[in-house]
Amino acid sequence: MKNKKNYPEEYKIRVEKMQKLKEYGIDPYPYKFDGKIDIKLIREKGSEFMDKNVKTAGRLKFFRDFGKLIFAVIEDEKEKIQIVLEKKSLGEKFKIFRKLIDPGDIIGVEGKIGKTQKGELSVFVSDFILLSKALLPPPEKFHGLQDKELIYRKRYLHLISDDKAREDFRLRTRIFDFIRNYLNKNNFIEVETPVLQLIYGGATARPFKTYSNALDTELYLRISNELYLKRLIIGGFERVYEFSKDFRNEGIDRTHYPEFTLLEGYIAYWDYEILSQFIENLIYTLVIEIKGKEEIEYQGQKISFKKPFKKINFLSSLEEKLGFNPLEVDEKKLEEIAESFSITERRFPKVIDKLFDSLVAPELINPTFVFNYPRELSPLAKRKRDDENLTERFELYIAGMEIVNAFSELNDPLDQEERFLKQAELRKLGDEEAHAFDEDYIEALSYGMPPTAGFGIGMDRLCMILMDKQNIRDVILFPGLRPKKI
RNA sequence: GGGCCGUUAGCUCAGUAGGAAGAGCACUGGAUUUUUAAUCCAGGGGUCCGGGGUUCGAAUCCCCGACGGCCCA
Repeated sequence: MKNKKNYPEEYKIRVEKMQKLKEYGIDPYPYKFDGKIDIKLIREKGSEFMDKNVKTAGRLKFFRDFGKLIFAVIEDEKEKIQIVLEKKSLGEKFKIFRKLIDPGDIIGVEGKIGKTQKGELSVFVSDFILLSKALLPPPEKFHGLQDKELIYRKRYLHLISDDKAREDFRLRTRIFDFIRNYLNKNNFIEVETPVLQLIYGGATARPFKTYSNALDTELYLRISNELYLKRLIIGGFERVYEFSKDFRNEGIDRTHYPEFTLLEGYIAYWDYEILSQFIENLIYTLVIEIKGKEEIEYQGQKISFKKPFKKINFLSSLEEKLGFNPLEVDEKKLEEIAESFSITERRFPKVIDKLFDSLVAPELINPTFVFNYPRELSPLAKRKRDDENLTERFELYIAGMEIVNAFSELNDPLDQEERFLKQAELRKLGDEEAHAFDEDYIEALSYGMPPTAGFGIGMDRLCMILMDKQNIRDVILFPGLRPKKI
């Protein structure tokens, strides 16, 4: 933590200015500003506002002082506009602006809209009001913030100094809004399920632990909301979804962050075939809405969302790379393969998953559905109707990243029990990520769940693609970093 | 976990060969009525990430550590 002793010299100067403002009877932190017209609106409808009196407000970016005339620029959420202040029309207040207002301050202005001799649309200020005094200076006006560490740690400074950053994060919100509307229009309801859980489940991952004083018990932060959402399907809701912050206590890299946002949805009476159509349309429509075209560019490579998306088979795509079916070799051979591809996992079934990740996934640039995963990799998915060893599961890959995971949901309580037992065995063998046995969930299933299809969409990764960001932290407003030990 | 790179003023960055810590923006004082990163004159501002070592002398070379970035596992 930086204490005030480390603040720049300018901090003291600005505090003194604030005192002087008070001596002039000016409140450096007034309570509101009425009648603000968005700068974007002024710019878009410039001709309508021409020569009219307007009020607007924003952060002062910089000013050019000509002694008796000042050109300055203020910026609100979406746009900037030049303001012109003249000594002859402002009198005493001109001096106050010149001496006591600084870049970074939030000000409100009133004046006529017009153009300067150089043709710049401007507010010719007849009056201004300080709305908030900034005691610390904003980042450099031209280069902005470049230091990645500061960008992540002090996102507000990034947002202050880079209007593109604000636009990027508004885009994230647009993506969420679009999907929410899309699902609502398709008769889904949005629900909320617990973040704090006694038994974590629905995915393979290590959890964060916490403790409830009231319940005097250890709890886990959810790694997924799958088992709760399916309880709702059992309860009689037919289409539910939830945007959920999930927490997985694992490494951080370009595509993984421990606190991430997953959209999960469940639809009664559907199977994974129907669902894959639905997902294809959802993604396609989203891309058109956000990008306005089928072909987009992500990190310099072209991605085509032209329908239909490519479909491949999990096992045969792997077989193509390996030259044999990885399910048909013994444990020892599997270890050798793992070794030869320098994969740390040694044990079935995880090694197969890793093999897919390193051999096949990186090549899936255009959106590609991967169908039919081995049963052992999918303990919550229904067996494939014509092959016991596979499940009716698909994932959608884009730009080499897993974006969607979906399946026909396993609704046979006895089969589910068996799968949980299998997971328990893996756990005994040291697999800390194996699913926990959830007795209450088995009981819930025993009351009958309709045939159901469910999906999970990695929202952060989807945002990475549409926001053209290389690192997941660039689509998360406040990514956590290691604390500074000074 | 491994490898590589980085950390210098509030911000963006230079710093040559190991020899007195710099520039631009921001800030202070002054000039300036049409600027567009305004300009001009003058000035203030530093734990060179931290610690240790080598050396007459270290921002610079070596070692350890912290934080960050990229790549790999």
